[in-house]
Amino acid sequence: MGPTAAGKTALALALRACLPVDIISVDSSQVYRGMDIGTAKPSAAEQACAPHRLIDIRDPSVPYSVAEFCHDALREIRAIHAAGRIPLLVGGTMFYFRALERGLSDLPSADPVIRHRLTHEAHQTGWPALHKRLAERDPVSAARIKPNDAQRIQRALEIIEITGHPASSFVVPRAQNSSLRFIKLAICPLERRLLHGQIATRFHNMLVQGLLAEVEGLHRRPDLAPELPSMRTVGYRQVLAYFSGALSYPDMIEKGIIATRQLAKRQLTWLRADRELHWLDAHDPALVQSALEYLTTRVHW
RNA sequence: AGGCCAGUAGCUCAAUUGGCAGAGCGUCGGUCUCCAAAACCGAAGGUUGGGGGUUCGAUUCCCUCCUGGCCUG
Repeated sequence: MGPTAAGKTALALALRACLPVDIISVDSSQVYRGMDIGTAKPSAAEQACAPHRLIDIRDPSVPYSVAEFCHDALREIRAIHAAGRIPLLVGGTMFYFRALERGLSDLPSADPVIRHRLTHEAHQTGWPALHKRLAERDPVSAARIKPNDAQRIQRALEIIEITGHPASSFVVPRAQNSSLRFIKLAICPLERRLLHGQIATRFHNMLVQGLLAEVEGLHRRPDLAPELPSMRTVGYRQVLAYFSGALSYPDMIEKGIIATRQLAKRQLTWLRADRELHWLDAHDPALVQSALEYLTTRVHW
């Protein structure tokens, strides 16, 4: 685990080269096909010598979800175990890691029709009004969710409509995947300004590698609405805004880098909250050795 | 060289007739149960360019210096 641009891929490739591990990507953006440069996907050459599972499994027009990830990841984990190897989960989507480790309640999946209707309603009344409605039907959730938190109000109301029961009535399964044991490693530079530097450098590199052409191809597709999760991805969103004239070229670069920094900060918030993970300094000259040492003393190979 | 305009939070800018210096963005911290690279919540941050004067009180009025921009020679 680690924030964006911390060096996860390089470390994973190094570990894969000397341990009997197979890589599963834990990344909500790299699942989309055709979104390569902007998601910092491992190159074709890298994937050739170190295959990544759960990359390129979705068309950008079809949203992916945490529940699907849990299902897919569990399936890949079993397959890797069956082959006598050990899964190495690599990525920066901490919500996915958390869901995989702690399990999800058995809730209904998203319903586009209901969501569309609620969104339409919110346009007229505002989300606080829907929050009031939620407070009547599911006071427990309403107390937890802020009046402006559109996504969660929408989700809570959606669950009530589909199941007839409030979301708060569903119990979280404790250690649903208790047969699995997670050895958690986090990689990050010691100082925030170093990470910020890496983020800026990488964004400029993405432009050199052809990010604009990549996004232009997506921009041309009429079926890729800007509201889609894939199109709201960091970097893509800003380049799309540049194509539509909302941002100048320099502003697009600045906003893209800023959005990436903010993403990294949120990822670090998840990581700091996890007391069980082992931290690695991204700039430690003995980084790979250090990771190997930690893993070899804790995993039965 | 002279004239005019500007200088307020890291950035872009507000602040009635002189009356407790604010906002957006950024930064920092946090929340997270099927959109999570999403969405949301909170906090810090100022000798108002420097110095002097008038006043009970100056971002606001006066003097001076500095910096930037424009105009004239």
